Amino acid sequence: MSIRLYDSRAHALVDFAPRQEGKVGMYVCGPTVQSSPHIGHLRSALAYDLWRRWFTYRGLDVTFVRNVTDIDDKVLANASEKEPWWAVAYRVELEFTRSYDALGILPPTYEPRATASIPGMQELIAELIAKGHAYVADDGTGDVFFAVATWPAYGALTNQKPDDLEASGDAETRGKRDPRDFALWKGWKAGEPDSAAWESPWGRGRPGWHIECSAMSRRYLGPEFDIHGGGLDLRFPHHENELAQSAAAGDAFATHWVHNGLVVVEGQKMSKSLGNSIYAAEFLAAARPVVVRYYLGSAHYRSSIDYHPGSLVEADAAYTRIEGFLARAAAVVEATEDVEQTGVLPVPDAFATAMDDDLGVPQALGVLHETVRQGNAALDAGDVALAARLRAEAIAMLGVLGLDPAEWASAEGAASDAVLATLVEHLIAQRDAARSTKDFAAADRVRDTLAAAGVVLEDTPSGPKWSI
RNA sequence: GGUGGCGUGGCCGAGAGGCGAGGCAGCGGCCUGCAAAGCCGUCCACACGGGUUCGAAUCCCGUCGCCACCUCCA
Repeated sequence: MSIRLYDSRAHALVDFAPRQEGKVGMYVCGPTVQSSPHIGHLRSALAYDLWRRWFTYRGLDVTFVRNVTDIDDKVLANASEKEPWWAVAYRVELEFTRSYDALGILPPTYEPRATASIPGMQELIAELIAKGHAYVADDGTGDVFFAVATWPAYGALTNQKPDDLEASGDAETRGKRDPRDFALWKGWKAGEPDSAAWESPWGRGRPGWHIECSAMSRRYLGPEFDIHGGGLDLRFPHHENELAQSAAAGDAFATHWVHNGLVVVEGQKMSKSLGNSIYAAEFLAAARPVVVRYYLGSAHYRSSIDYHPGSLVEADAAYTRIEGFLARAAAVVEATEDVEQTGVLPVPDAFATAMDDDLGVPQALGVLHETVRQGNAALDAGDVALAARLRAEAIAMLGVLGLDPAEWASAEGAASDAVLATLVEHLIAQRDAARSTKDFAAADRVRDTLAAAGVVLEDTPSGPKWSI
């Protein structure tokens, strides 16, 4: 076995050698549960799901950790009198979980919430202060900062020279000794809810974002582990800061760093200010979840995906072609008793080679489509034995990618009702929000999306009702 | 200003010095009562200008364009 991966710290493809024979520990930055998941979140989670499945296929025992950042400025900002911050966090976390489930993304081995790991964060901060790499601000706020100047390796991950960094114009720099310093602990401020503050040696407060991941990875994977993953946008400052903290505290931290590309919409980054975010619920309603998985997984994990109207239609056509072959083959093969009913086959060598090479899903899909083409030709030629073999190979490849139609058929039957209800209700809530601000164009788009998916929406005196 | 990346056929999207992925769409044919599905064929591209080489989409230099990150971001 020789899996290669692109290590974004080394800026090179490297041979992956597990630290411990037969085992791999992966830590992936999960979402800040401040608002609904969009397709970028899904793509990111899917990229690591595919890595994990491939490692597992190659016989490695994967410990997969993906955290939930459930305390953060943004979570607090989205709280209201009716819905406290912790309720926002739980609600959004559930939305994420359902979206992940709907896409067939396997649950992590551990999924720690930041709020449940605060003692570990405090421990780490105390170590950093003891070693002279962190300090309590002397402005009385109770903030604790990491002292970038004390860590010469700062910038190692993203190849940045400290002097080149843009000066921060942030008002929050007041207690910092150096504008590049970043918060490890944020002292409680007037107006913040008591429930969002924890006792600490530096006064009541809450953790900074970066320290959360350092503490959670240490707790669940130890001071050294194989792979740290996350979105490309997290490389700086988040991952740079994580690395600096953990290394300064004495942890060897991640051997390899992996970053997934972002999803852009018609050439533009998704952002709230542009109003072009495509939410997971909307996306999952626009096509079968397995097709969404096919679409988001079909590009190489490091490339950006440029979504445009029609993307899902193309993906649906491609996936339907695969399903068509499997259905035709099943009808012929299962009716023929003298053909060996193949069990689980290994994937073809060309497929495995592609996957070993930095998770080359696009080439691997090429192998799959070629198998389908040959399989269809075998069926046309009446070569049942060949068709049976190719069908089994196709199923093996689909299984590794989490795209086996048979698995989705049963899963869809069992889980789709609950998932559907969640998604539709999410969309209805969005529409209600749009209507309340008299943005009827947006509201109508939601209704049209639902209609296109076969969901009829009716506004009644007691609120919107939906049916299929 | 700094750091990283990208420009491939109508569209999406791989590859990475010679053997020209794959999907979608189009066109022609086979099959079919007609379709659909499927098969066969077709359309065979690598931003631009130089250079290295027997040979470059792939390496080097330059130019143009696009994107991400530089303390909110998957």
